Amino acid sequence: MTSQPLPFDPIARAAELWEKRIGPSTAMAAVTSVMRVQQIIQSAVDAALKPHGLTFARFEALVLLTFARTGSLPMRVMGERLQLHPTSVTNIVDRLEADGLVRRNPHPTDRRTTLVEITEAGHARREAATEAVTAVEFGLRGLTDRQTEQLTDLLAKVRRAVGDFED
Amino acid sequence: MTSQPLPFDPIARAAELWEKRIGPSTAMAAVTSVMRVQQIIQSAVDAALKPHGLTFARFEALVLLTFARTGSLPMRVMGERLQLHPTSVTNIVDRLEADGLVRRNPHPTDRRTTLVEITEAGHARREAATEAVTAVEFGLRGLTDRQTEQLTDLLAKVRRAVGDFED
DNA sequence: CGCATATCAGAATGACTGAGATCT
DNA sequence: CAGATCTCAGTCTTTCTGATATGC
Repeated sequence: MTSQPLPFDPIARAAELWEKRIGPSTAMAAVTSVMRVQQIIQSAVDAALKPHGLTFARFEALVLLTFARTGSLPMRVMGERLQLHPTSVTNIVDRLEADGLVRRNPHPTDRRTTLVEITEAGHARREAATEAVTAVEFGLRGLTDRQTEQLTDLLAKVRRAVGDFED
Repeated sequence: MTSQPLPFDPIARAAELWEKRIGPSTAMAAVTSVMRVQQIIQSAVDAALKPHGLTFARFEALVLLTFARTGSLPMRVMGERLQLHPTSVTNIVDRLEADGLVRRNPHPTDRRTTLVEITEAGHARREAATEAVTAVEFGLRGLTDRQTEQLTDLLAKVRRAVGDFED
């Protein structure tokens, strides 16, 4: 990652040129911005989680299980909530299980499905990791609380428009 | 990718639970939203570009070269502008070059640096690809132009705070 | 010599496809 | 038997870490 700060906003500059030579730049600028900020957040969060042996994806899985009433969920449900490919769920759970943070249990009635349960160690790890990402504000800086909420709201509109959920 | 629409906003629900059991959820909700929307955009844009043999990263590289006065830039500069690791630049340029969309030229005075120049085929491909991504609104839907600009502005605050550029 | 530029080899991640086992 | 759930093997991409060659 090259990380010299540029003396100008590269996205704003590209938008100007785009407008001048190609067409309306509104969508292009927003999309590029989302991509870039995702990149910033991803690396900030992953750096904060690395000492805890987690990636953001694995951290999200732990949080999801923490919120489940019984502390366990079917693999399929995890994939739905986290928007992950089934094989990716397998992969993530494999790694968490290897670290002793979750456990695979048989489903009591449907023997096709596997329940994933967070362990005591998983709870502890999740808590320590939470402190770490909170300490770096999840990599999200430069916004007031009000603006952060605005951001979430705007992005929710996109998610809804694209059929992520129906409210 | 599992893609049944959920009957509720999973991020909003997670935020509620987070608030109740862990702490302030503002940053967490925004970060998760950025991650998810990036994913949405990425796959929409990549799908639109696939018939043209481009990924978003390669498309961005072509656009950058289109905007360069002489139609060519040093590898290092491309890395700076696109925020890419030097080896990623090598990789992207390799692929574009294999497709005949760019050409590597020696720098006239500094023999360490390689200039990347967009070819005629590159220009044509960039134009066709631009139409494709424009047709799908870059995967960004559900926002008015005004809201799209708001989004760009909020994200610019983050990028500036994190030292992406100095204005 | 110290630094910059680009490339290469190797490792890790994550995601996808296709196939198969098991079960409803 | 059709469809659901999970896993496995293999492939592809991207990105990062050194290490290296070359030139300033």
